[in-house]
Amino acid sequence: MLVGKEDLGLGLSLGYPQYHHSLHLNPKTSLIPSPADSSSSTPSAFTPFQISMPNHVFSPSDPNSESSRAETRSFLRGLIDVNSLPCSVDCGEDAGASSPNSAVSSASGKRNEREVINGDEIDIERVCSRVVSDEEDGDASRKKLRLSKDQSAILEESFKEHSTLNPKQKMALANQLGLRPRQVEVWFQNRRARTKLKQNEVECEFLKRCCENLTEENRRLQKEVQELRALKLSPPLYMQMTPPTTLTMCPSCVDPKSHQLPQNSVPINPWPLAVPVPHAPFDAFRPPS
DNA sequence: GACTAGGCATGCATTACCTCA
DNA sequence: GGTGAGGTAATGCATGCCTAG
Repeated sequence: MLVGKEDLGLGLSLGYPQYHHSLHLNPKTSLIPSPADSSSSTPSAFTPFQISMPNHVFSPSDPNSESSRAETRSFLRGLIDVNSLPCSVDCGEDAGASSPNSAVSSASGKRNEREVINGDEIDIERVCSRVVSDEEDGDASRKKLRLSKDQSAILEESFKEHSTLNPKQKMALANQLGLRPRQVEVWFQNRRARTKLKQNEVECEFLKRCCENLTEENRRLQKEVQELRALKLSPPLYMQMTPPTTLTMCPSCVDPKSHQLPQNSVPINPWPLAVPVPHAPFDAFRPPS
């Protein structure tokens, strides 16, 4: 009954390469396909697992009594899977084909009105969901149900194929998992939200690293500017010295006959005319990579 | 063709429940 | 046993798209 961490749906996007294979920081990038995309996924490509539906029937003696609620609660907890449809009603594709989500996708007023209009399949859905909600008829408390390991795994598999479901897929999946379509829908919604959250975390981490790198780069450049300014304000020692214009030779080296400098001797200026400046001056200060 | 209302799917924020440390 | 944190199913609302009138 307990669901391990590994199957809680947060293997998440990290487990799905298609969702994080590239980290483009494009705000328009979305993991969530558009409704058009989801509708384009054909049910034929959807190959859900086949799971035998539990066939539990539970009818509390007095749905409104407190003892009955406790009875219901214990019954539900006693089930192998409390989320399995306790009724044997066929909630198959046909049941929701004409109005896939009218009864199950929302509890809003409009759609509830439609439930009444639509007749049979709506009643089926109501019957299915009432077993769970019997205990909460009196108070508005909602029962939180835990999906079984198998259910989570199958939903994950399905999510890998497509992160959104069209009505048929939803119904089929719900039918095979023994869940209400609304539950499947909610699971996918929450799953998409978790994926997005995880993706945001990854992107946030990436941006954080970018920011750190830029900060470091900025610090380095500022330091470089300071060094260059210091260099400009205090020229090197050799710039302050007067370079010798003639070479003073020792008397012994001077040809006493000619009293001339050697033919090819030139006045020696030990200071080059210009200090070679690299094309990219800042490169000289860059630390070796 | 433009407009409007209804239906539907989806996203998002939030709540409520459950489990575990 | 009580409690807070974290995970997650469920809810409510807003929005956009589509269709019929």
